[in-house]
Amino acid sequence: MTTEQCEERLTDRGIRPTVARILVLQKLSELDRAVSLVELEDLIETLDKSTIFRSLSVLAGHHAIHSFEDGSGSIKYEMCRAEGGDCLPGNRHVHFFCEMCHRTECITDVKIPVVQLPSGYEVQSINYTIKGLCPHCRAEAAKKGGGRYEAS
Amino acid sequence: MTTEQCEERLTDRGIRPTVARILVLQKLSELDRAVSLVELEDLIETLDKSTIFRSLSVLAGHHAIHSFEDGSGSIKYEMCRAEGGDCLPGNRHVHFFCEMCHRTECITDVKIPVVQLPSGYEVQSINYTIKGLCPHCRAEAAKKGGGRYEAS
DNA sequence: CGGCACTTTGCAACCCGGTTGCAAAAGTCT
DNA sequence: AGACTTTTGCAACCGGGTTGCAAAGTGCCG
Repeated sequence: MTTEQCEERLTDRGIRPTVARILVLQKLSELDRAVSLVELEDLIETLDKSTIFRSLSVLAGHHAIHSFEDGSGSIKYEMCRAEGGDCLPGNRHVHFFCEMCHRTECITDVKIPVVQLPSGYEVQSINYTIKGLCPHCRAEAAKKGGGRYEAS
Repeated sequence: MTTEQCEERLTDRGIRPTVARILVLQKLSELDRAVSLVELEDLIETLDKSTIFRSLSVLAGHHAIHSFEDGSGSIKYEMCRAEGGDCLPGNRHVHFFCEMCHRTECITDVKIPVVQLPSGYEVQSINYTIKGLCPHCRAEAAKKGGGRYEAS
């Protein structure tokens, strides 16, 4: 996304487009995976961690991005690519966390299957994260000794 | 579970039954929800945090308990109630994290629906966590002002 | 244009759950 | 009991996230 598109997207959602917010959104738009605060920190060297953190909070608060936890212990952020207001649980996709390269991929083709809860619950969001080996790391692991994956 | 049953369970799984491990497993067996390290810490005042932590690691390593992350930012532990070796992804159940009381319930009746990934991925585990309001907190929230849930 | 109010940013310090090094205590083996 | 291994408690550490505060930036009005 161009800087202008990002800016437009922000104003559309009622977010004042500051330098930091545009930069953060733009960086997220370039990535096809979900990243953590610290990852973003070294992806955007011009901004301070706290600034990125606050930008992410604002963006997430206005649903311009999504945040969720994969199993890595840190919060991952990804751009919301939905057009309208269709960021509902059933429309969200599945994530894959690779235990080897520690990257979280968005499996955009696979939507989260929605289960039926006992009555009384109010669902706000669903997190469906699969852990395992991504194709790349799996091939890598198979190459060097058919056994388990060891230290790289 | 009685102390003896816990002890037996440990030896069955090839874990040496120490005081700490028995206590931790027993406490987990009494709970119908998944708890974090810190929660366990004040549930078992006689043990040190690091001891509980190491016990949990051993138990999890031998699949006597499961650990996973709900969206709360901390790792939750729950007893493995399966009898044989059937703790496979498809057999695991869904979890519900209440945004209000911050408790993670095990919805044992609802199994995780398994999706089909593009080829090349190796699945090791699946985390399906629903966030929202549990029946209790939902009723609570409805009572005091039909609107959103505010500070308790 | 200058001044004032509000917002955003960077820095540094903090928080909190989890993790680890180390020495004391407990358990095991003969 | 004596030598050795394991477990435990303490304290310190780690790392991602979060916050207080002052400086820099932005907007608005006269």
